[in-house]
Amino acid sequence: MPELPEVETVRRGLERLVVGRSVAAVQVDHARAVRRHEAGAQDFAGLLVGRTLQAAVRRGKYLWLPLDSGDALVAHLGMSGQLLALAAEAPAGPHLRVRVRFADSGPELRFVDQRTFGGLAVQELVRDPAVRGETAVRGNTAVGVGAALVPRGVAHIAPDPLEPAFDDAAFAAALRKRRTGVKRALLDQTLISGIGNIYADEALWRARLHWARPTEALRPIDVRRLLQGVREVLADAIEAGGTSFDALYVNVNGESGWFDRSLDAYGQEGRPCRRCGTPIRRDRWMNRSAYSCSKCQPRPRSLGL
DNA sequence: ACCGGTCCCTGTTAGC
DNA sequence: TGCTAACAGGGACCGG
Repeated sequence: MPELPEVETVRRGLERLVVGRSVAAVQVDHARAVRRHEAGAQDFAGLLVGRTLQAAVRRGKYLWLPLDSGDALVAHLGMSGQLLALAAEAPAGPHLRVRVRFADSGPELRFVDQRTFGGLAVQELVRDPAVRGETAVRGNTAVGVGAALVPRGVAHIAPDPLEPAFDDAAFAAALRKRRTGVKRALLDQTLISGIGNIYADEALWRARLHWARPTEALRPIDVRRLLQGVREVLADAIEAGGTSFDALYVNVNGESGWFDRSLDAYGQEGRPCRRCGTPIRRDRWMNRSAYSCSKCQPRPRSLGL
């Protein structure tokens, strides 16, 4: 399931394979794939044809390609979305949603999405609310984050923890104001972006924090360990090329990542904890699962669990 | 304003 | 064997 590391892997692929090229034609095969483009599929295509893709930028799980028009082609992969650079002659699978053909003879860009939670849109670039003043000019070299501009539909999420725009102290303060569990906070993209269920469990395991720990009771050292765990697991996964659970996720070339072999908590129910040997437990949580080590990540006593 | 819960999707798997 | 139900989950949205 694409979270920040997988999206970053895709971004790097797009940077290499489609940036600098001019769009010749766009074909939308499934209207739901462009539902976030409110003016419809025809308008979506019209804003792309003739434009040149200028860069590949990421914040959290959002990815965008700024155009020479002041807009950007924005992508969210949802659960099962893929962006594939393939030869035009490559066979179209059953879940092909959008095709972007280029003016040159290189590969076309395909958006493929089985479960259709993902989608594409063309959106205006606006000033990044997370970057202000003179710092707005900087930040162009950071991993994944291109500039002081973000697409309109991405402006509402917080910076991700690998960006220079991410403010650790502000995050700690915001966290303590919340009245919820730490895992729910990690999944809140308006607080910290890029983390999904997999890396939330992995980061909590690394920080030795139980998923239900109340955010208001986290000590500064807990937050420091949490952010360290988050950053380390994201960096490790990017280095590994992204996690893959099944055939659903592949990177821009169609190759699967392999970070799933390195998971310490997520999906590891019953397996011994790599630190202490205690079997990893699975709890039902928010209609999904939370994996943790019951010894390394003790339940908060205050909840009576 | 914040919080928890629901719904959108479809392919795979578990269970009867 | 063949059906149904559960499950995976990001984010928009809604009601309290």
